[in-house]
Amino acid sequence: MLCDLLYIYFMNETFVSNWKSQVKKGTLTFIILNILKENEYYGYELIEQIRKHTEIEIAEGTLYPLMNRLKTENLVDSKWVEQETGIPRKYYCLTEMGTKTLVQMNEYWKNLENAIQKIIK
Amino acid sequence: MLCDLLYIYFMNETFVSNWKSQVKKGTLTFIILNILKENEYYGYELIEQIRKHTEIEIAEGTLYPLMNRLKTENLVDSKWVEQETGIPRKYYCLTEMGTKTLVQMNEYWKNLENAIQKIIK
DNA sequence: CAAATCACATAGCAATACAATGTACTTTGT
DNA sequence: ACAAAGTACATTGTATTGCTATGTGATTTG
Repeated sequence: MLCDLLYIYFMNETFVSNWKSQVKKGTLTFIILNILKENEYYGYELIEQIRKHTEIEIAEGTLYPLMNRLKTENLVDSKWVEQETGIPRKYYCLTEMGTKTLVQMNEYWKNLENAIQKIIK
Repeated sequence: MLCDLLYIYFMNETFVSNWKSQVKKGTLTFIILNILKENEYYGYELIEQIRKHTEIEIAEGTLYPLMNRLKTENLVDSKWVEQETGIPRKYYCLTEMGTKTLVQMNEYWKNLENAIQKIIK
């Protein structure tokens, strides 16, 4: 009896936490491009910004490869900036293509949001 | 010049369409559970329901494996229903655990939605 | 002076949407 | 009457991507 409850609880926990990770998968790129729309940020700072804005925790092992992908895709550009003290920081900014892509993403997101809201209602 | 434009256009197209697929990745389970909350549906019908509600196209090769996963996870149950004519249909319904999971998903979704709306604003 | 934080990076794993392909029955168009 | 399209299920293999684990090295804090 207790066993059943624990089973259901843990199955549920792992499923939900896995689902959260899956939802991130799509939205993360979208969130990052939106944040970069306003300002240039370096990697570590981006993680903090996202935590502050969305309460979503992103692992560094997630962000750095993602930023490299975005650079390969020509959606962001990056430049090293030397610091007076400490390790130089790599700042990212949106490219023209990144901006255009973001517009399309925003449209799709609005549609999705509306659709889901209708279903949940 | 034209070459550049075409390059950017297609890069952008494939990136965006790929991104859409990534966004689906998380939301699809969520959408399906929400739809099953109201009614029992069979697979093919679910695809139509989703298309009607969200204008999102789902491939059959996406849906059927997904439903099997959801059944393995004990979020949905299924039963075969014979038809007077044609192939029997497999109807899906939410389990108790599916309902509970859906509640948690709804909460997470609301948070995410709010967070993104703040960022986009 | 050790621990925590800052700041970058990579390799391997797991999850999942899709394309392609297959089966089999029914309806529709000509 | 028969081909085409639609209904309804299913599987295999691929690509993408977030995460864990791990590593480097500098700086700040207790």
